[in-house]
Amino acid sequence: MTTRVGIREVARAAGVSVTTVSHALNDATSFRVKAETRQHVREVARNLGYAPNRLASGLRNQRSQILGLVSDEITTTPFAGAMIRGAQDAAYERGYVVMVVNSGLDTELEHREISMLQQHQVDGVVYARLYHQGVQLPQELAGMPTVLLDAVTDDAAISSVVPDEVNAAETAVEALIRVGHTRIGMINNVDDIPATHGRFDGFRNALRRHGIERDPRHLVIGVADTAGGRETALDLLSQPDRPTALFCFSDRVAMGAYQAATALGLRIPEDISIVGVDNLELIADALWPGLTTVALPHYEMGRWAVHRILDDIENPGRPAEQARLACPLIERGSVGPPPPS
Amino acid sequence: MTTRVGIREVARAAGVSVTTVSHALNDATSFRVKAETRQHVREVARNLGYAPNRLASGLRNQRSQILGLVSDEITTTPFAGAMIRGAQDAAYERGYVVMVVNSGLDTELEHREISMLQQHQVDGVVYARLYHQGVQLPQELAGMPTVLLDAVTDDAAISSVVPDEVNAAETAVEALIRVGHTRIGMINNVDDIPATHGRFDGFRNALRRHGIERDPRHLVIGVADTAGGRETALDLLSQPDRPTALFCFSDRVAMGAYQAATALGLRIPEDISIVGVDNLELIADALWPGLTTVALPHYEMGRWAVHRILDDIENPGRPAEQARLACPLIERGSVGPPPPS
DNA sequence: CTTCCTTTGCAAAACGTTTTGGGTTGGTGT
DNA sequence: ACACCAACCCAAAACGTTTTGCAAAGGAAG
Repeated sequence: MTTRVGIREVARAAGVSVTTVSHALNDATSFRVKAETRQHVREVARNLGYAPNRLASGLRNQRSQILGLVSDEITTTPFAGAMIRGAQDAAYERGYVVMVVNSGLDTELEHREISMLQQHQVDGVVYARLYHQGVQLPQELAGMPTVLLDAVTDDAAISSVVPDEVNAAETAVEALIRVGHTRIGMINNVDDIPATHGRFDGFRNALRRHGIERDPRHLVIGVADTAGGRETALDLLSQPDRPTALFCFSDRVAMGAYQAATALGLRIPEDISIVGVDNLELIADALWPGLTTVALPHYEMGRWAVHRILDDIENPGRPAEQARLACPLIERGSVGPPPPS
Repeated sequence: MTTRVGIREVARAAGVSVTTVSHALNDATSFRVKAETRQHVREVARNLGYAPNRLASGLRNQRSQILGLVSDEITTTPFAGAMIRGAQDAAYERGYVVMVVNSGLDTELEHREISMLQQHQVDGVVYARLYHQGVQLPQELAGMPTVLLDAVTDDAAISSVVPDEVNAAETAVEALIRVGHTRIGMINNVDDIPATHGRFDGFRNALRRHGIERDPRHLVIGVADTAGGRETALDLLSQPDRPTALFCFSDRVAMGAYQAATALGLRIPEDISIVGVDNLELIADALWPGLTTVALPHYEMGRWAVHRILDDIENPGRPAEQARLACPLIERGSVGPPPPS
């Protein structure tokens, strides 16, 4: 490794003091250095390939320009990747970099990983969950800028961002109503999580808003995976006056519904329309026909979270906010007009 | 923020000098501090909740304890998550932390992101790709510990780790042979990448090793996504003496094969056995029946890469190595004995 | 009692920046 | 010619560690 070029080398090469170099490079507003000199210094620095040592400047300024991102899981779905990517892009735009750490469900491990982040003097941490849920913030994050990503907590003083579950469901169901469906079923999740309740509310809202009466037999509940979706869909679609369209809790459930439809000899979308939630491309694109679904805005949530935390860091004092981001409809081929009865 | 407790506070509280504290905490071998004192200091430090400032120690030691991980994409599949997770786990075990950065295909962006990593004085960088491919290492990484993850390059001086494609295919095909198949088809990828060639070689090896003659009509090639898999599988399975088992380039291709089989009224695995490669749980678990497949060892590759790079950092000079990691068979339900002819 | 180790602890320098309080230069008003 | 002021630049301190070179204390040998 050729000895790294530091600010002193630049100073020497430019024939000025290190102070002047520092001012020339960083502090654009001050008039402590003549514009001409500044220009010169910048040029010399560039030619020498100077890059500041952030350990040193971080130490001096009490600001590392590093953000921590702690997430529970990262490997099951591509969601985590999208959140991380969003966070990184936003951080990059503002000169920061993010340190990702994940702890599984092990709170002891989480504790020590947060401690590592703090040893590296992160300026703030984004505390992320893989799916929308309520959390309790670890003690040791108190007193440090923090925002929740895909999670909420009851402390109104801390900012958070989650998908707007109600809106997601409304969007999905309205895509069905728009093409003429009135007998719309829903396959919901059994778990007691925000998505379950929010998506049901959105389902109900959409029907009511369009004056459609809800048939209670058309609501079924099951485990939110493909097998669960298959079984509940089989039940639902075997009913005497089965729905002509299905709003599924997730894309995986929707995949189960595809299997059920196929097993019953129903064609999609000619005999039955299906919409999901998640926009897992791996599934939605692979199904045949492609699955129309609403996307959870993981990328955007990641961006939102770090922009918010950087705002908090750069000028503190703004009241916390709890954001819910909209979920856009992604149309593929699984929605069509209801069959003539 | 209560003023952070530093080494001086510990020293004062323990009634010794900062030197002594530093020796007591770090340097376990030296006899510069009496065991008793060491014990005392450690206790005081713990009680005060002391945590070292790594910016400061990094600056002093010229070692940040940070590893960079640059990857091309992160959001498409869960693969990236698994690699990152493996890298983090390994780093954590050895007191390091990893900074993830991803650049898409934009080399200009990549350039600047690597520069960021270097400004943060990363001790080494893992250069990762989402799927096994040849790469050219960016200029600016020269002279810094580097290992390739899921990628190879022609410079034999740098270490790399990739899946053993040949072995993966052999494992998959032998799972078919083991239960009695002899008419085995393969749906390969069109792209000119290592996986394409390696998996074909493995396919051929396995057949030859078991004295099975290969029928050239049973090799088909198509775009390696679900639609491609569906179409090529339709061709293959419509042949007069169709194979009784299919080795698919990937799980997505296998999903297409499922769709083709269903369309042709073939049951899996009674009429046709199918095996894939990737172990994308999102797909393999969701198919019905579950897809038997070989797993690409992303997690293990991530671990391998950072262990290797930390070895290089901690005692340099060991010759580089190019590792190929084995791919275990994951059995679900898509393989059965061939139908009685 | 002196000399010479050994053991233990301390003060200070160094890492690469940023920033404060002065200092130097050269020009302007009287 | 004198004081004064702007404009520019510099030396030095500080951030929190680690480590080096010394010094003090205590014990053993002569």
